[in-house]
Amino acid sequence: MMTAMSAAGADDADHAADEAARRSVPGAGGAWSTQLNALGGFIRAQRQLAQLSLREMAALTSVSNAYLSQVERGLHQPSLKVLHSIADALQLSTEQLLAQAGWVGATAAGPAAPEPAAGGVDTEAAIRNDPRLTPEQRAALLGVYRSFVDGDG
Amino acid sequence: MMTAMSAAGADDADHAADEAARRSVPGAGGAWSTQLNALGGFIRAQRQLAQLSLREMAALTSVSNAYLSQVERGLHQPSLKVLHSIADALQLSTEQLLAQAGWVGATAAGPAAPEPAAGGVDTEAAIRNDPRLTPEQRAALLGVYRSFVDGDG
DNA sequence: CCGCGTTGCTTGACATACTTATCGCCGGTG
DNA sequence: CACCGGCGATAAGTATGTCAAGCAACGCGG
Repeated sequence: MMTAMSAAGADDADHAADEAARRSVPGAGGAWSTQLNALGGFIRAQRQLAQLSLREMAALTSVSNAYLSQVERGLHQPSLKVLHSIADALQLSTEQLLAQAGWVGATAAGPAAPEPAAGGVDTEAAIRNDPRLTPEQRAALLGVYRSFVDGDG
Repeated sequence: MMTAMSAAGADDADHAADEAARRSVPGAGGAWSTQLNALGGFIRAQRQLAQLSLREMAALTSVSNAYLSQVERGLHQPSLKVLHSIADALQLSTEQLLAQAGWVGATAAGPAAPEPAAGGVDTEAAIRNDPRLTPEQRAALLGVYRSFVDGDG
């Protein structure tokens, strides 16, 4: 039930828009989760744009209509699961939702010192010889790998 | 409970690798233990890369070391708040973490086609062929490795 | 007027994210 | 040796996300 099939009722969206306008969020004055309100508003707008009711979207996302309602009004911060389901149901990319929420757009880093070399046979050896890994990265990756094989035997 | 061998060394890393994962999600099941392991492994690798202890990172992220430990071992799914804090502390972009967790990149609307990373196939092949790794571990390790060579250039 | 079906929203119970306190282990110092 | 301080991992407790059920308002047909 993740795949969007749309074509729900094709009633009239004017109603939905109207209702939303009337109920609009109290917003003004509350300086606390602006981001949540933005996210919720965005989701609500997109949902109405897709002409979905809360219950329809609930069915599509496997999330209860009740919780969707709360999320749309900025009363709760949805988890990644839910966020992803919503994005899927609305045929948006998760990144769009996250950007709306203001949660993406941070730093980036990455020093590199690649060097030409040739491969190996064992995984450990391959990691050690990998030219694209910095010494630190090698150590880290090796640590993860060894943690795996250590538990395995 | 499980094979408790502890791990204390400052520059030694081991542990993880657990297949006992029971997730009772009502409505729809999930196969995300793999993604959680990948995310956790990635975070741990990055933390070790930055030469941070769990407690140091806890101070940096305002998240308890205990919870960080569990996240790194794939026992819990961190919320956006926490994820963002971690990304910030490790000087990564939140997108990288999300991509690592597999939560972005496969939407119904977009063309889901991540590059197959043409080029140094040596290490990747070695990981894929390693008989000592379980499929889940393979996926996690591959994720970490690719995050290194891909996001860092 | 009535019921019937729809909409969005609120409440109370449960599962999960997260914290504070503690454990076992190791390295250094007296 | 005992003691201290750091490390990662665990146990029990608190906060928060999430669900199932029920409510008030609107529109439609009798």
